[in-house]
Amino acid sequence: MSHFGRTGPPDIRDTFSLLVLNISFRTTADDLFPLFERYGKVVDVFIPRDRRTGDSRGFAFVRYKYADEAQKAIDRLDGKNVDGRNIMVQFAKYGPNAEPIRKGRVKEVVEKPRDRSRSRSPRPRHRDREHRRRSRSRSRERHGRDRDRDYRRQSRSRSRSRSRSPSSSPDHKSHRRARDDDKRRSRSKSRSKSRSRSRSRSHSYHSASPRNCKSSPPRRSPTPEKHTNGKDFPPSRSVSPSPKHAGSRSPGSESKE
DNA sequence: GTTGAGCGTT
Repeated sequence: MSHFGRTGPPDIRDTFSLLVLNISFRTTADDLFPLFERYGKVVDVFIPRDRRTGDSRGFAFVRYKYADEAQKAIDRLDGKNVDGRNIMVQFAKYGPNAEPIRKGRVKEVVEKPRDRSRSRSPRPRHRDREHRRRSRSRSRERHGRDRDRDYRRQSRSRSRSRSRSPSSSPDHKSHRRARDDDKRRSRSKSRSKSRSRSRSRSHSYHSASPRNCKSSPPRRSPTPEKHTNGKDFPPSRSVSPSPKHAGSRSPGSESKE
């Protein structure tokens, strides 16, 4: 998503991407846009955010239309204190598709093999990224799950998640599955109490300014009264058919999700 | 409510 449209980047053909680092986690694109807009034509402002929580990762991408303006913005806004933190503005090194950027300018989307004889240098770039990512997830691990790291890595890697079904012995797998199923069933009972809360995280984009929303209370849509009669919930027996009648439903498949 | 090296989206 970009700052302007919902359909990804508008036009990265002739734009110069700037990487804004060390921004506050509360800083949104709306906060950065006016700052960078003052020094040139800002095509797009994008802040990568976590897919699970939706929080900002602490850096943003600002795309300028011209390189000189981008350079000016770097010279002006680099080291500037924004939202309590001094941001670091520099030319983006990689493009949206993990492709290199030449002279800060977004490389053309079209990719042609060009010269096959010249093998592209297989730079172990992903290794660096993984290392960096792991290093960062350590701090988040304190109040997060390790699944976050795995999820991130899977999301990053193009085709990495393949070994999902361990080719183990059938009997062994079955044995493990049975145990797992048993555990899961027993857990499902206790889990029924704590229902998954629906987090309504509004998009902090152009449509809404976070500062204005600070005063406005988050209107939470309460559970609509399902009981049309206003009475208590009648036992599901009246609605659900008698299990004795169950001819189509297998009696053995009681436990299902 | 927290965190802090880094390179990106329906």
